[in-house]
Parts: sequence; C-alpha cells; structure tokens
Amino acid sequence: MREVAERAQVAMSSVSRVMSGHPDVSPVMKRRVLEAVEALGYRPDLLAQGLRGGATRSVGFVISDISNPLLAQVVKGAENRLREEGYSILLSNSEGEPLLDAENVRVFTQRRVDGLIVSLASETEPATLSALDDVEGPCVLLDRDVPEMTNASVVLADHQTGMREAIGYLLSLGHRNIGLIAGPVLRPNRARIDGARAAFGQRGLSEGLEIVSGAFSAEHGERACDDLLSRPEPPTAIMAGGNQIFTGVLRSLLRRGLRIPEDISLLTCDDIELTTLMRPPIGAVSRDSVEAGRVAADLLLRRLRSPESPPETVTLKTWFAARESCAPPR
Amino acid sequence: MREVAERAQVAMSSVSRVMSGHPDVSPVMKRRVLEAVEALGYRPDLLAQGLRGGATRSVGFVISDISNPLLAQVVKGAENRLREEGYSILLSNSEGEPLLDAENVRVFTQRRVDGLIVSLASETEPATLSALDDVEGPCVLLDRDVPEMTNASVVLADHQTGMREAIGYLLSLGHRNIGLIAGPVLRPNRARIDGARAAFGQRGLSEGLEIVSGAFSAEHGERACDDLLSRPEPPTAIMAGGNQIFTGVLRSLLRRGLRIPEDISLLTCDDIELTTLMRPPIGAVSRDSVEAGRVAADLLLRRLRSPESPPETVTLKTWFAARESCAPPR
DNA sequence: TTGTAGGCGTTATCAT
DNA sequence: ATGATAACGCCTACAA
Repeated sequence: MREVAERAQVAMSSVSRVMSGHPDVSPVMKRRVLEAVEALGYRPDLLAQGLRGGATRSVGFVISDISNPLLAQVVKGAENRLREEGYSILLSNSEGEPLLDAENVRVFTQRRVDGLIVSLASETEPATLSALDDVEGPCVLLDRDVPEMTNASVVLADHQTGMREAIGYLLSLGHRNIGLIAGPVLRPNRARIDGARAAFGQRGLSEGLEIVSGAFSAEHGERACDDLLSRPEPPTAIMAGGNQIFTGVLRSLLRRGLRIPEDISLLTCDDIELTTLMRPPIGAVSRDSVEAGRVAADLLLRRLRSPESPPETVTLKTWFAARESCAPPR
Repeated sequence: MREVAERAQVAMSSVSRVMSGHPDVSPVMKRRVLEAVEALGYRPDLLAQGLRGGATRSVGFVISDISNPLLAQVVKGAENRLREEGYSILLSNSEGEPLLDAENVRVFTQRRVDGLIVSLASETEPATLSALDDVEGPCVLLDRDVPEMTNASVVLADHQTGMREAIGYLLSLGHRNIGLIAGPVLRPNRARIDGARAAFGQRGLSEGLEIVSGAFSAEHGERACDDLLSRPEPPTAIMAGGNQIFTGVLRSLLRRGLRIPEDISLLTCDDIELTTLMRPPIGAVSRDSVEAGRVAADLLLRRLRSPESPPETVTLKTWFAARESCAPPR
C-alpha cells in the first residue's frame, strides 16, 4: 500500500479511501491511485483489515464428518452463499469426537471468525458448550437440540414427519414387527424414534418396534442387523437410520442372501443416490441438504448484517419416498 | 494480553515469551503469567500473530467440487494431517468454474495463507495460472498436469495402470467393442484414455474403443450411454470414467432394462461404496483418496517447514477390482 | 531475566 | 478533498 501511495504521489490514507469506496475522493486522484494499484497488482491484506476493523469476513464451519456426503452437501450450500457475500470458510472436521468440536471452536475464536456454523458431535459436552459460549459473533446450529444455547440460530430437519410416514407405510402394509437401526443419541435420531413411535401410536399399537441405537457407522448397522435377524422373532421390515448405517444393513442382508422385498422390507433415512440406483430402489425419508446449508448461511448472514436481530429457528421438511423395497410381510 | 500482563504484574513482552515458550523465563514469572492466563481465559489472537509474524498457520484448499465424495475424502485426509500440525483450512468450492478457481486463489492470497492445496477446474486457464504464480508459499496440485507450474508439488494417481488392467480384462473376456464414457479434458481423463489405448495396443488392436468425453456429470453419462447404445454396432461393454458419470450410465442401462452382465458388461472408475453394494457388484478402478489428501498435506508441510526443499511429485497407485459386472459378450 | 519500543498493513479521526 | 497519525494485538530487537 505504501508503494501504491508513493507511485501515485498521494498519502496512504488516500489509497485506503479509494480502495474502500469512500465518497470524498476527487476523480483525478482516484484515477492516479487506481493506475498505481493496477500497475503494482496491489490487493489489500485481509489480515490487516481484519485486525484493524474487527471483522475478518470469515466464518468457521465445525463439522462432525466431512466424508458424509450429506454434510458435504450442506457445506456446498453454505459455501456458495457465503462466498457470494465475500466471506471465506474455515473448515474443520471433528470426526465424531466431542472434544475436537470444542477445540475447533476455540481455534476459530482465536482466528476471529465473524460467525460459526456448527454440526456438533455431542449436544451435551460441557467443553464444547463453554467454548461456544465464548464466541463473539452469531452462531448457527445444524440439526441439534442444545437448550443452553439460547442465542444461536438453528436449522432443523423435521425428521419426525418423514419417519412417521415411512413407518406408517410399513404398518399399512401389515408389518407388525419392525426393526429400527438408529444412530447416536442426537436430535435427528431422537426425532426419528419419536416419529416411529407416533406411527405406532396412531394405530393404537404399543408393541412391535425394536430400536437398536449405536454409532453412525456401517459397522453398527451390520452388527445390529445381524442381531435383529438372529432373534427368535426377527423383524419383517428394517429401517436404517442414516446412510452409513444403511450400508452396513445392506451388507448384512446381502450376506444372508435375503431378497428385498420378498424376504424382508427395507427403508432408510437420508436419501442418497444409491437408493434410486439399486434394484429394487430403496424407499427413503428424504430432505434437501444443500438447502439446509443455504438456509444456515442466510440465517448467519442476517445476524452478521444486523447483530441485534434475534436468533431464528428454521425447520426444513422431510418426506417419505415409497419405492419397491417394501412389500407386505410373508 | 494487556490484562494478563497487568494481573500478573509483568510486561506484555513477558506474557508473550511465556506463551511462545521462550527459554529465558524464570519459573516464578512463568507461574504468575500462566495463572493470569488461566484466570482470564486468555488465548492469543492468531490474526495479530499472523500479521506480526508473517505466517498465518492456515492453508487454502481450492476444490472443484466438494459434493464429490472422492474430493470430500481428500479434504478429510488433508484436514486431519494439517490440524495435527496446528494449521487451519480455508476451503472454497469452484463448482467446476475455471474463473472461480482464479478468484479463490486470489482471495486466499489476500488472506495470507501459508500454502495452497488445489484441485483445479482447468489446467490451462490463464487467470488461474497467473493467480497461482503470485502465491508466496508452497503449493500442492491434486491430479493435474500444469507444466507451467514448475515450483509446485504434485500428487498424482496412476490412473493409467488401473485402466489398462480394467480394459485388458474386458478384452480378455472377448469384448472387441468397448465404450469409454469419459470426463472433461483433465489429467485423470487423459491418463485413463491412455491406459485404455495401451490395453488395446498390447494386444495389437487398433479398433474397437469408442471414447465419448464430456462433463463430469450424471447427465453426460446418461446421454453418452444412450448415444453409444443407439449406434448400429453398440458396445458390448461400457466403462464409466468417474462416479458421477457412472450414475448417469447406470440410469441409462436401467431405463433400457439391460441386464448386467448378461446383456452388457459394466465397469467404472473411482470405486465408491455403491459399487460393492449393487447386485451384481460393479468392477472398478480403485484408489485411496483419503491417502491422497494425507500425502498432499505431507508434501505441503515439508515445504512449509523448509521452504528451500524442492517441490516433489508423488504418484499413488490405482488398481482394478474385477467383480461380477463383466462377462464375455453375448 | 525482564522491560521498552517499533512495526506488521489497515483505517478512522482529526487537522489542514 | 487530502494528509498525518494513532491504534488494532502481537512479537522481537535492544536496552537495562
């Protein structure tokens, strides 16, 4: 910047004014400065701007697992919106470790991000909550219930509705023994379980729903499925609570040579490409993850622009797509 | 930091020395400072450290498409290594737009990243090359040939070998009319085409390989597959040049009700989960993407630590996994 | 061993 | 309309 000022024969403050579009600049000086900027290829240092101005135009994205295609889509949606607005994204991957969540939030705070979008590995880890408490700017939570965080915006998915429809569909086909292989104890899982129970409740049924919760992994899916199928009264339909779990469930079913839907009906949450490419196509509870990212970015941007505006909660819909993976029980 | 200094009754420089592990600090002062740091929850401002010290401990990751699961895995591998070393990742998504590549590189430069890992949307876009030229620190290219960038490290995949094996396998089954539905004109695609031709060449064949290049998208895969199959002499085997393309190819085949492998043999590059979950499982050219990310991070870190060390090129292997999606032609 | 002071690249304030 | 200057938070010579 000093070089630009020298070349243009003006003070550094004038260069600054030209660069930041200050109104009080004479056309002649503006021209001189821009010429020098062009000639020297000058671009202002965002680090120094951040230090001086207090805003870094960057947001931190704390994510539990970037290799999960659904979360990758959320990142895509958010990145797109934020970049349009001149923000950069700092990304960290917590790999499902609650303590990494906390550490990553702390690092982002040290880097003075203007805001945070967070997909937590745990809703209760005290280290994470206190780290989030120290954050200056606005914060958006992705699909988590953290009552302590009264000052955060939240983007939720209405898992319950989609799940209720899905399980209701199985019940209407005549299934009375349904296995739900669910993920870790986080909001999406809880909401799905609620939805499944609601479907049973609507029909006055109180028995017949077997729930096996566990990690959000293929291993859990496979083991839990094996477990369910080796019981004295194995379920006639299985619902996988997420894409990684689905993979494991499918492995288990394939290994046992079970035919879908003749021998067993199968559904899954999180509609990924795989579901429509399989034969038969697999029924799924679906939602728009890219949209979730966009909405998260929008909520953040609003509060970034007017810090006084209150935190908001947006709930995105889910829906059940019936496909040929279900049939009446044998 | 000033507050810490006051509370501990020492000068700010002493706080700085304690925080950065300077050797010449008396134990008593160290204790006092740490106590104050603890009490106030002080954590140094990385922005100011970066401005002052010239290193931000951040690296930029310019990626062509984060929603591609393979690239998400690369990010995962790199993020893990870099975080271990105290680096943060700035992520941007170019969505296949060469000009966004350039702009994203420029922004990262303005943010003073210490280094760059780049998966380019184009190998020749002048705007991108000149933006990369202006980068101060080391740079790692992911699976691209950019001869102009003599000062960058490169992580390559040996697509050619895997492809040669795959096409060789089809030839050995008796196929003499093979369709290769390839992606955009970038290194991976070129290497795959070279590999396919090499397989033909090894057997003294000069005819029978139909190549349709296009975008790296399901739409292209589907259209190209339709095109190939409606020719007077349709191929008896099809190789999809990447996961997105594969999706489209599969849709085309399913829509036509073709059975795999009875009616047509099918292979794909980029071994994703889908391939082993389908029935029949789909043969694929496979590689380790997480490892690619780790290696990229390692190459970057080495040059970050010793800026004088020369750029390196690492080639990771690919291999062909034969599965039941192939049979002799009818 | 510890304190003082200058500067990293900006911009807002004040004076001209 | 433009220029000089202080300050953002930190680190490192240099001085004590």
